[in-house]
Amino acid sequence: MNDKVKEDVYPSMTVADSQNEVRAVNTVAIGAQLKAIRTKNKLTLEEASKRTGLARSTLSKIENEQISPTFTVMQKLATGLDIELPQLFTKPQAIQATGRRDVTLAGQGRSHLTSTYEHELLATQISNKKMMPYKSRVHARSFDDFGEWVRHQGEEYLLVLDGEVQLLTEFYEPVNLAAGDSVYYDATMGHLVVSVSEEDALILWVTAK
Amino acid sequence: MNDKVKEDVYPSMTVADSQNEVRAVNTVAIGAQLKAIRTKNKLTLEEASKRTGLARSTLSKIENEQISPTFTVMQKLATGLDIELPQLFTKPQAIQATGRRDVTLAGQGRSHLTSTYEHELLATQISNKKMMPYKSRVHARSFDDFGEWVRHQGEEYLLVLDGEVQLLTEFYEPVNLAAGDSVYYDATMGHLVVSVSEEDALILWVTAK
DNA sequence: GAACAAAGTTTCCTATTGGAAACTTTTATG
DNA sequence: CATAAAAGTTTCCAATAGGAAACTTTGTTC
Repeated sequence: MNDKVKEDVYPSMTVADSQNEVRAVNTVAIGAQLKAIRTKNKLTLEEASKRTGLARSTLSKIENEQISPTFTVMQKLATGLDIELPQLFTKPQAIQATGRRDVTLAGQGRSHLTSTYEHELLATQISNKKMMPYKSRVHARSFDDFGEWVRHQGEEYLLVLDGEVQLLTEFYEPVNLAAGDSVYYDATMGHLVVSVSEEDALILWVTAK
Repeated sequence: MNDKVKEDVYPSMTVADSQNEVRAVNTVAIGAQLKAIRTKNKLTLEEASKRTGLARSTLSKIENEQISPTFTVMQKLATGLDIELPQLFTKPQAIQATGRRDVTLAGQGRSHLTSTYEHELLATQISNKKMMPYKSRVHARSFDDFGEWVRHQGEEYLLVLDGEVQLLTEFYEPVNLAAGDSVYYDATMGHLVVSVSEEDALILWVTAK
């Protein structure tokens, strides 16, 4: 399982931090990678040659690890094959949630309480994931319930599921959001959400570092 | 690969693809980058040479853009200087949605239609974002409406907003999800969502590469 | 299963990289 | 500001990358 400790600070901060660990780029044989990309796109060496401006023989040799391409050549490969350069030596996707699936039925998430929010953490069975989704019931009614801005690494997506909230941010005017409305923002910018409806509002939050 | 063709085929692929552009790694002169890294670490060419196992002269020439290093050399640079390889040709990786915020009111997203889904793309004003949120009305009723698995880079979070759907995945038993239920999964694993309620179901999808 | 075409590999050669050492520039020190 | 040491650059050459064309393998058609 994932985070045990910092759970108590700012929930969303916890959330973001729990993802800190990963993201190392383990480089991999460039030849196999290139061949995989080319064949996946159903290109012959000849066609790849045309697109990249490199000789057929050169491509063959790279694919068979007979030579180590120069950076210049790698750039030609990337632009010619319309891929990002790191794709040439990066595993298709470092193991994050590989082949995994985690269902969270309504109300079955792991709950986490603070004075301002009541969080229901979702998909907690999968660690190392890129996104951290959770539903929150918003108790807070004003900035003062927090005392200061909430701020943390990453980006956040927020969808109002029920009720109406107001999103306060450091650089923008407050904005009211009703059920169905959503907002995407940089979480390093001070932000908080308060409820402005009769009952506490319910929102979905997804954070990514 | 650049075939714009599949636009109509796999909706989520389309969506994922639309992030490809955004995530663009604009490569940058490798020499200046290397020099910046070396000097920032207060290393002389001699010291850098020791660490990387490359000749002083080679380093000098790379820094001055007199030669284009081979991939092998780039790997030695990365391991020797204890950096990630892409750092050699990638700008410091600025924060993506820095200080930005994008509100999407209910029903105001950019729509995108396919035979199986009706997508409403959200937060389209912010480019370069880590997550791609969209609401989808699910028309599909069976696997055959797709013909084959949907598969793409990244991870996906799915929350059922209305109705009931069935999530079919390559490695798991199908699972039924009603409003409020959600699931997180590796999108490289074949997956699709079909509606099992009277009317088309409405879901929220958030993808991260 | 010939005969041919298409895709992929290897050879051969030229151009360029990478290392050792000579050379130049910068910095430190009296 | 002369001198020495350290840092950086350039030269020279051997090793290797990259391109053109020959060659081999795989696939297609009759």
